[in-house]
Amino acid sequence: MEEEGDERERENGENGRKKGKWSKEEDEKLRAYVTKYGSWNWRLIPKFAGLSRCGKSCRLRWMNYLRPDIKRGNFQKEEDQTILRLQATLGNRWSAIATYLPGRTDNEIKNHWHTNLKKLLDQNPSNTEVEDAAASSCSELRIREEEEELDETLIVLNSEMATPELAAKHEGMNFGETETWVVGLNAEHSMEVGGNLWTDPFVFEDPLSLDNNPTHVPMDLFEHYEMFPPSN
DNA sequence: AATGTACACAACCGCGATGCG
DNA sequence: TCGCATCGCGGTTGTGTACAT
Repeated sequence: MEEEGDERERENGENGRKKGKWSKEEDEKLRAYVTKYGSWNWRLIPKFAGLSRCGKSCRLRWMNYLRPDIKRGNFQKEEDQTILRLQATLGNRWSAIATYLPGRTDNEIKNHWHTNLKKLLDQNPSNTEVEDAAASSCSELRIREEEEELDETLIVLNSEMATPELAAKHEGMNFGETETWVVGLNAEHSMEVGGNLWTDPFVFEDPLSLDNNPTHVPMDLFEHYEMFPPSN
């Protein structure tokens, strides 16, 4: 397992692999390499990028600091509210929470939670606003989570999943037209989505918007449930 | 000015999930 | 099917900085 890989990395660490703070030079090397060639193999990237770091460290540095789309600066009140609500609903699934906060990393959110929000909640455990919001978002989140458990071919929630490769993987399945891929969205919703299905992010519905309205859940979703019930 | 404390953030570590030969 | 390599996640620790005493 990875234990062995990690162990090797640790041994290598004793063998000259650098640990600790990243220097500007290291950042630039990693940024330049990943920007140019992508993150095709984190284990080999430090070697090709000329870094004396383990792949894990490089990945972490890129994901949490160097990525160009990372938003820096203080958390806005709306972001705090979102985190509080999602944490109440999802628990400590920081990566899942991060998907609702573009530009924020799971590590950043986790740190913010532990240093600020958790205390806030501890001081005011009967935070009705948080509880109410969590309760109202719970049902829609459940729908989203259950949908995600369904066959991936039917649930296209983001651009990473919506790839031609995925399509090819399931081409033998008789789903027919493209719109079937998007959670049974009908033509109307497909029009709303618009853009390039394979490259543009697909925003389902924001289940946690402040003016949260359960009626925003596309009714097609329920049609989809009848056709493809969760296989539990 | 020196020291202690709290806070914020970066980085590490271990483990489970996943992909692949 | 199995075993290995790699990835991704969450918990935890380390470190620098700001502020209080």
